Amino acid sequence: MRPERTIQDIVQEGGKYFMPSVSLDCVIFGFHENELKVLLLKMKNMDQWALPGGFIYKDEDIEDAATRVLRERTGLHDIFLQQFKVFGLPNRSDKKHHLNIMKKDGIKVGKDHWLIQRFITVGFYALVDFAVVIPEPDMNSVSCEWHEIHSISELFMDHKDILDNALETLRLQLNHQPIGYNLLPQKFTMPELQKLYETILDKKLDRRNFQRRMNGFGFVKRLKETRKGGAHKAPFLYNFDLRKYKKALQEGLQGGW
Amino acid sequence: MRPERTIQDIVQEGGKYFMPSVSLDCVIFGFHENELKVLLLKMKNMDQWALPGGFIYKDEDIEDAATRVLRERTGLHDIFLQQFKVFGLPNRSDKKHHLNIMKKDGIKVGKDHWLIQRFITVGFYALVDFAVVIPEPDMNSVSCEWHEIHSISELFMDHKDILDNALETLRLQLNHQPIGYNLLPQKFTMPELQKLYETILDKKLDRRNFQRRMNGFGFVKRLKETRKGGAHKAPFLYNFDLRKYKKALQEGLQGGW
DNA sequence: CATTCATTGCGTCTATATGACACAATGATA
DNA sequence: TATCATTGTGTCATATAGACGCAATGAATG
Repeated sequence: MRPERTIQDIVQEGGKYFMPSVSLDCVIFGFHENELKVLLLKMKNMDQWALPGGFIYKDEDIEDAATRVLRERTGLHDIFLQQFKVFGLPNRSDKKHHLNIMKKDGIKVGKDHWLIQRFITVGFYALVDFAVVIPEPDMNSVSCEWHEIHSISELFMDHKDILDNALETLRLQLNHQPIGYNLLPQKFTMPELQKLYETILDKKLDRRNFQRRMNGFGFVKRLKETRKGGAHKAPFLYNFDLRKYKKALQEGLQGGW
Repeated sequence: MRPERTIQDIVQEGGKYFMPSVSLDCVIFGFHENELKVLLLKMKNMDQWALPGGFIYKDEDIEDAATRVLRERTGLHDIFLQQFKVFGLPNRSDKKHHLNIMKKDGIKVGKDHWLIQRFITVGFYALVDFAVVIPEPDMNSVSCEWHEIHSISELFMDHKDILDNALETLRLQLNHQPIGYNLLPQKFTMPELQKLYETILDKKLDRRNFQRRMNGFGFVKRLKETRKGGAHKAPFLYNFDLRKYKKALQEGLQGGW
């Protein structure tokens, strides 16, 4: 367990215990009300939103650092996460920007301060069950909220680029990673699963063919319950047979969408 | 253009112009005599082989740094390369090892020297036309040679892990990246293309179905020439219709292998 | 120069998968 | 009780994948 740090401690002493020049950022996906969402932070003193991120302790594995950040923002301990790209353009961070932020916090930093060096960032995407997340802002932000994926037009620094890349990765890995399993609650309906696929693929799918195909894969199990309360016919609930699901994903699901 | 550096200059002054704690390594694939090969460096004073790698200048884009390393090892200027993973375990570099190497070179370094800090490395894979590469060792190596992919059992540090990951990435991206185009010479035969696929997939494919399918994609064009000189029937030569190839790859080639 | 032989090019057949669509059943609402 | 959007199941034509047959080719052989 890593100690809690104040913002002052990190700014002044972080250079001693964090790796220099390397950060990480997380695109945390959730699925709610048939929409794909991303967890974003509203930054202090600014009218901008940013991806949750953090630094890596000098003796800490990068994946562990991502896990730590995810735990701090969501309250969850076991999260599916996947590194997907390094963002390393030399001018990706706005140094003046960072200096201003620190000035506003009343912190003075020199020109060779560790925080205003060039940083590269390792992009992770994470898949969580929306319902069990308790969003928690970090020390640089005033709020932590879900945003519908298609309503996000601009983010801090290059975070929009990171987000777009994460979504593209999700699309490419749909047949190889347990994306449905990690984004949906344990019990879900076929229309929900379909909507998830449609959102990620950004494409309409035929309801009946989708269902036939999903059942054909053999890793979703229909329960005896239905989801009552909707305005129309109550759809059956399903859950994943995790063993079969993972086995199928190892080979990669056959066929395109 | 970056200046040429001596090993002494890099060890003693590198901390001033290279990013700290970040390196890159390249898995350079080539295809020759129906075998998939990787370009490796034989390290000085050691009985070990390593991937070509390097550091990143403080004002240099990571992809540019990889391009630079690739140019230095192969003599090529336009190389297809793709970042695929960051390797960041805290203990991945063997510090004693590095100290010993420098000792042998007669270079003394302190405990907080930039080169013996923890390093994370960005893995790139590159695809080149075997025939036009002129392998060139770097300052830490005595030779630079092609190795058949399946004959490599052990490499320096975690480089075998990096190699395995690159090959796995190649497999996953076979339907999305111009892998055939970049690994084969301009003119190639259908059996050659098939062998390339079989090597990457590590799986036998039916000759006749492979050919039918490839032709069906519509991005290979059969020439009027044949490859004479083989012991048997001379197969036709083909080349890629790059426009159609890239268009097909954008959607991803349909179907599995 | 005719024969041999592994390889290549082209084609066939069948089982299966895919895409488009019809229709009845359901369950809340009016 | 009728309405209506939605869900569950099935059908049909077509496309595709996998398995395999066979003739053509071109170097090697004697």
